[in-house]
Amino acid sequence: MRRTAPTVALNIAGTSARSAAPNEHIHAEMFAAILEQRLAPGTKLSEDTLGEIFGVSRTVVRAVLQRLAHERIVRIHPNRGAFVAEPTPEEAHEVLQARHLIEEGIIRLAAQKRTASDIADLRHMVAAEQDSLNAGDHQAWVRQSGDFHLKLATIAASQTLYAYLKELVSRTSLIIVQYQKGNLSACNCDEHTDIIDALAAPDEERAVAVMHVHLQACEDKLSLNGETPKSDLHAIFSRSSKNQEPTS
Amino acid sequence: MRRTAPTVALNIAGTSARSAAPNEHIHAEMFAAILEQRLAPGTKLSEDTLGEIFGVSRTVVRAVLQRLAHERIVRIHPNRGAFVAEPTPEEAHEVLQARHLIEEGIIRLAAQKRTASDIADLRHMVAAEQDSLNAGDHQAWVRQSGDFHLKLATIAASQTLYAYLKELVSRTSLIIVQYQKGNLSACNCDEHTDIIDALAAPDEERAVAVMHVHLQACEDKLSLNGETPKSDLHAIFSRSSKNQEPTS
DNA sequence: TTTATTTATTTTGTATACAATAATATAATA
DNA sequence: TATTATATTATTGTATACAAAATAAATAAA
Repeated sequence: MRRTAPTVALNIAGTSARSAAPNEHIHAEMFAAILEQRLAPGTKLSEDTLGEIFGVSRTVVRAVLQRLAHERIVRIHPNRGAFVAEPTPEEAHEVLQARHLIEEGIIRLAAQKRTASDIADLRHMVAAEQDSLNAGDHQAWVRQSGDFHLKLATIAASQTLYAYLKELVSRTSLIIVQYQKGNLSACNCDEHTDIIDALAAPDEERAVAVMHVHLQACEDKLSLNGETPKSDLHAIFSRSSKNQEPTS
Repeated sequence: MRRTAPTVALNIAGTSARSAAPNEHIHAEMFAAILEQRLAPGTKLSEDTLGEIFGVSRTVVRAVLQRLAHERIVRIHPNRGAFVAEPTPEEAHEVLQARHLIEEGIIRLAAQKRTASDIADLRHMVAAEQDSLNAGDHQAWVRQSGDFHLKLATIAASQTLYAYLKELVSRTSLIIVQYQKGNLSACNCDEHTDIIDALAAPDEERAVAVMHVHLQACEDKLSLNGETPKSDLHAIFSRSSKNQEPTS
């Protein structure tokens, strides 16, 4: 295993929709690959390699990488290339802090604007989450858990807040990969149900309180204190293991 | 005046810092040009023309335009090009709503973390604002007014919230261009002073309240109700005036 | 064996060339 | 004259080519 880069499968979606918007497709594919942990934090994203994988030139790969960099899940070092982001503990704290703020606003709006069918949708989503959890499909569950929070932003009816939350949810996924304690799953379906119940009432203040508890519970399941529990080994052996970003 | 595009001066910063990071420089230049209203909303941003102006190829211009699009002050229509964004009244409302939310969080953090020198810095900034206002330098004042809000984000010490607020402040500038009522200046130095006084106490709740009043005052000076007061003329005469985006 | 220096290779940054799409102008028809 | 159809021009989208930088390898010195 010499040459690194994403030898990891990237699920090139068959023969479908190629002529439409190639960069859109490639972005979605890489986005999913990073969030589903098929591309680990620190992995180098070579333009040439990605171009070969997706059958396009470096031009379009570069554009996608720059977009992912703006979304903060990829980091570009000038003249050195793009890498899957490795959020620091400080950054992790900031992201959770921002989520507390933005999701409080979102849930207040959602409590005011939610319809009966919104509540039904949310309950269906939690049921699906529970199914994935029971089936042991961790990948699906992570995605669905994020989608639950984004659904609240949709109900709140602000594209601006939706965009910010989407970014924060993505970054949270990356943070969980790096900092989760042992096998503690980072979210909890019961808390999602509590949120729905509060929205259904509607009890805005309780919804806000439950959301804060929920986010705090997520943060408590991370070990942001001392060293990074997972990357430490990688950092120590960075000489021999080459898909780590070089020590700057 | 037939061929449009930015014949408007773009202040190509002399001979300085060229070799360093050309795209960074070009981004800053275009960013400033849009926010200082030298490039009006709806103006088409031709890749070729910008490349000639800045002495680079379309490659680097495209990257800058994509970045500006992600920052929401430029809009890219596939196969048709990039245009200075024209925020809708709904978008304007969303941006102000998001600012209420994010700046409440920022000012709470700032009230907790501010030092004596932060307060001094803020007072200097407001004095400079007042100077620009007295001197009738509207451009400088708009920039300084935005910088005041961003300074609060710096004091709050969250890069994440800073980035979001920077985007929101930029978009607000664009919104003010499109929707300001007559000659009402959109911000007020006195309110900035009130905010500093509350921070200096520190009285977190009062700071929050004053911030909300301040942002509401900004929104009240816009006419987001009926039609867009300024672009209407442009829209009506879009046939003859060519730097408007075509009616889709 | 380890370290420093030089050379070679790989990879990114940018410019250019060509293809595809949209906008414009011209011609034809009602 | 107004409107539709066609041809032309201009502009974006993508691939490729070359230059600059960084990494890796190889050689030389301590």
